[in-house]
Amino acid sequence: MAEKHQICSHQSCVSLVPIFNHLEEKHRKEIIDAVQSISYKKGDTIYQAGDHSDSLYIVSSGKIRIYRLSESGKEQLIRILYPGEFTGELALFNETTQEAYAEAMTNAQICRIKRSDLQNLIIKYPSISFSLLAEFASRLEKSEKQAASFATEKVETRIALYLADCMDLAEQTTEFVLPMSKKDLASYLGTTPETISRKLAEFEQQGYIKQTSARQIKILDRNGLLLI
Amino acid sequence: MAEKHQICSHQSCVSLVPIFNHLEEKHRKEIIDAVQSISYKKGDTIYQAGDHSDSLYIVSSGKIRIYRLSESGKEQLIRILYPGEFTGELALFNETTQEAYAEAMTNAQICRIKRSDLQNLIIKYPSISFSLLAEFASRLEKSEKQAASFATEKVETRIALYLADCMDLAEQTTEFVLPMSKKDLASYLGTTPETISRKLAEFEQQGYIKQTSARQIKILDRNGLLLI
DNA sequence: CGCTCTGTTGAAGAGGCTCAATATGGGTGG
DNA sequence: CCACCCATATTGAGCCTCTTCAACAGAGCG
Repeated sequence: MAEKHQICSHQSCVSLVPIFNHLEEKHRKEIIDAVQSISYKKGDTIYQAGDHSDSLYIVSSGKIRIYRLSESGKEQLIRILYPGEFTGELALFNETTQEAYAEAMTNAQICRIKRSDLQNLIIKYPSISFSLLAEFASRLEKSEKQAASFATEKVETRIALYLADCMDLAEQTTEFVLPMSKKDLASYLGTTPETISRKLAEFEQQGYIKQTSARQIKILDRNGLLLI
Repeated sequence: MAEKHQICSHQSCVSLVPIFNHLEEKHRKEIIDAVQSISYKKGDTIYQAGDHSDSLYIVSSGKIRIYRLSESGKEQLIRILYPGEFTGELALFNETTQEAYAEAMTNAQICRIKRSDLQNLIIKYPSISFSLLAEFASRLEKSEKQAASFATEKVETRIALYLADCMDLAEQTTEFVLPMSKKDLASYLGTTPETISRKLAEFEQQGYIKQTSARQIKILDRNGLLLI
């Protein structure tokens, strides 16, 4: 898979990513040496279920889709990675194979660190493990929250909560652009594109939101939304 | 909260728990010194949402329920901890407060390590961080899988998958005892006790399982179950 | 022995999914 | 730069699964 992609040495991701950027300049050099930079084209697969990918992948530029396939073959979008975020951690510390899929949503530049190199770095610079643990903890938190929300909230509520979250991320404004297609959003929220369309239309009609353009949404009544 | 519980020095949990038991005997001593053992009575709260509990809790004996409350006040059971398992990790490496609740399902003995002590241990024995990372990775894996299953499978399928998992855990036999009440199971699987009752009755009628007694189930046709 | 919590069963209704038809729009090639 | 095309999005109708509410049975505990 990787063979067909251009490989070049690349350093920006090391300074970019929170798990390394607390290190001093001179130590970063060492990490940069361990890192390999790879280009992917839109639609390329970075890893897939069953792979023994024993590397950590750090996004340098572009957007990466992480998803799973359920027993019944349906796709669930786990998350979208932006520059500075990483993936591949599960197969790194477990002895299992990948269970998820990673796919480039746009052309992307990815930095890769091999398991053994990362382990050596951790032993040498234990502070890296704190960053990693913090990142894991926060992801676990998010994932459990997401699971709890699937388990206890109805679709309508999950959509409303999601919109409120988006607004909170877009600082200083009540207007934002959905970061993905409604098809992907449906997969992320565990519903269908049809339901998303309908619910957004309902919210608009009830005066909670305004759909400015295709993917742009303005929140008119955040509190109202959350009471749904 | 902890004041009313008996506190005594206790060492069994350190040998018990995978994150420490790979250390040599002489180093374990040091950990035991950092550990505090606390008794809880059935129903006691160990921590709850909003707490700044900056400790790791390791179950020495007993069973602990970890659950969350959703926006709408419904409870979702995240998992049940058995001896050797730990919790509290999220608030440990994050700067956030607890979002979950931990409650003793039975009388229980819990070992507690304070954040700062754990951090010192990690720096001194970096191999602890690998165990922790492995544990985090496997929990994250499970949680994402659970979320994906909520998002994509219908209730019937989730119940069937759960039964198959239980059977796989009960080695050498197709018969097992449900580890929790059906009420809790419903909360864990994101459904209602009524639905669990009905689906189990259906499965039994279709010849996939046999309900031996109150919480005992025998799987007759695992493959059939998984095809539902 | 009675009380309470858990589990079962029935009936009704709602919420969301599926399928299908139609609209829209971004991207591509001419 | 325009036209076309395919993926994405919308809208409607019917249906199915699951939840809800209620009534009752059973088990565990004081």
